Amino acid sequence: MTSSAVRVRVAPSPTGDPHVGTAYQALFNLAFARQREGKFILRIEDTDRARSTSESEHMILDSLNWLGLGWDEGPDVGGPHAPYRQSERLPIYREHVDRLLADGHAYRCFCTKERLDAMRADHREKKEFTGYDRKCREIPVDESASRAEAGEIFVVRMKIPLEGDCVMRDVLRGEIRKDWASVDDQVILKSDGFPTYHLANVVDDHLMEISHVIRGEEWISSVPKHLKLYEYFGWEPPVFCHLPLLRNNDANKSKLSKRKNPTSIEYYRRAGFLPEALVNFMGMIGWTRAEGEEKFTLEQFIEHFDIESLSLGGTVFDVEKLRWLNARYIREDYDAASLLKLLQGWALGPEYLEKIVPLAQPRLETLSDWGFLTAFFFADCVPVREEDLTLKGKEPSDVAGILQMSVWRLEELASFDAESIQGVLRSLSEKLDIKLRDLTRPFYVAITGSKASTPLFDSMELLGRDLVRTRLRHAIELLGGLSTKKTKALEKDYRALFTAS
RNA sequence: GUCCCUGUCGUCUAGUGGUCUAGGACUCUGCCCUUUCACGGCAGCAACACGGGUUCGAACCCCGUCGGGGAUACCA
Repeated sequence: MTSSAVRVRVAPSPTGDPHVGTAYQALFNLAFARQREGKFILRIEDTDRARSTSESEHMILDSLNWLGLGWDEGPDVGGPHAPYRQSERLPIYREHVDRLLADGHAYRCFCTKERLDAMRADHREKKEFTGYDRKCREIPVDESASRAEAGEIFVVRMKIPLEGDCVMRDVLRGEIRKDWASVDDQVILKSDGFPTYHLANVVDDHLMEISHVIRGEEWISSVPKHLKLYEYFGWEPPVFCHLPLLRNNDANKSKLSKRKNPTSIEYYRRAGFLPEALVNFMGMIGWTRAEGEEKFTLEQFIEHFDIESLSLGGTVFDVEKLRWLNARYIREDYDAASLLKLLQGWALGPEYLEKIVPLAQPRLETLSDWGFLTAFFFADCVPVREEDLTLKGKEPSDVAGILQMSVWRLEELASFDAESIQGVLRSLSEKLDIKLRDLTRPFYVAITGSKASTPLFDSMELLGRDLVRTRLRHAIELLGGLSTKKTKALEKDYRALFTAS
């Protein structure tokens, strides 16, 4: 393999729903690779043991495939640099950390969390750089080794130069300069023996012969650390290109978050968006065709776009415009027969209907009751009347608070099944001392749009986490919403109620 | 707080010193088409963050201010 071969990757971490930001980065990496006859690689960065799940990994692969953003090498298809899942590469990282340790480029740190917290608080108060004070950097090598030998818990940190400038280059921004004094002695190996992102990422990018690192802008400030690691290992660093972050459509355009917007690719799928429209929409961000036509295929995008001409301003993920584009695809690219097939593949096929039928059957006086009874299974948001969103003895703002707590609680569920959902509402009813039957009423209304409907927990499971979240949030807004202040107070109550258990 | 990135209509963008009294698209408004709605057609509202330079000339180059974002974790 020649060193000029283009190899790029998208490296999601499987810690939640498949995020549209991942798809956005996958799209640009894929297009770049195709333009230069290179390879596009999918690597799973599951070094966060507490948060990574295989369900999440599964959903990410599935979602990207649904969008048509397939990869040449990855955990499912293999490749010359397997394994493509970081949790299966632990010995590799260990070996590289040992090398840095041996070369004096890294050191063991025995500081406790308490000490680090106190130190940061102190530095912050003095308005100084809040990085690690490098106390353990001075520990003699043999003492460090023997303490580790004796079983003392430690992490490994990389040494960052104490002075001078780091000069880095970004394809879109040109030269960026950063003072080494503003860079922390980054932890590269955690006390559980897992590497952090920084180490694993650099080692894998090198071993997998990645030529261009195209990733989100949130990584710019870590580039100096990465550059230093390449230098310590004696490796040639890749070309860096940081894509602007997707933003919320709120007043200050904060980074796209699921608290304010649906961010899960699964949501868009369930809400009836077409993969080609979503891909087109993401491509439209930062790039327009010369002729001004905004509708284009992935192939056209690959053929014409130029990564260097990307616009750098934060980009709002404007669902309104996505809807318009999606409508054009439905109108222009399908005839009645193919649209019917599309609908069947979406939610009107036996797979989904088979699950709904048993829930509906006991509530059907005539077959024609089906339409209104089950309509909410096929909708994005449902029409809700505020006066129905009531809970005995509670003010609307209290109801909003309860719904919000449930959103948080449901968010934490590893598996979104009826039994777990019931568990959430049951514990909520116990802790708040509200009868479950009363508590569920506003949930019925928010989720199904009606006080009388199919069983709540099963219905929520079938709808899935994304649609449920969207509808609960919609109901909260209808009840007047929650101010930042109220949310804070609520978070406190929430922690008091649930962390003890 | 500290460091880094960024700044054209509400939003996505075109624009790389004169062709800009700034173009397109979404949204919104009005009109036309139409059995309703939608689609389609036409029209309209609406932006170069601000202040200094450089230049004959600046949305475009430089400096400062302000705004926004990100990082600041044994998360990625």
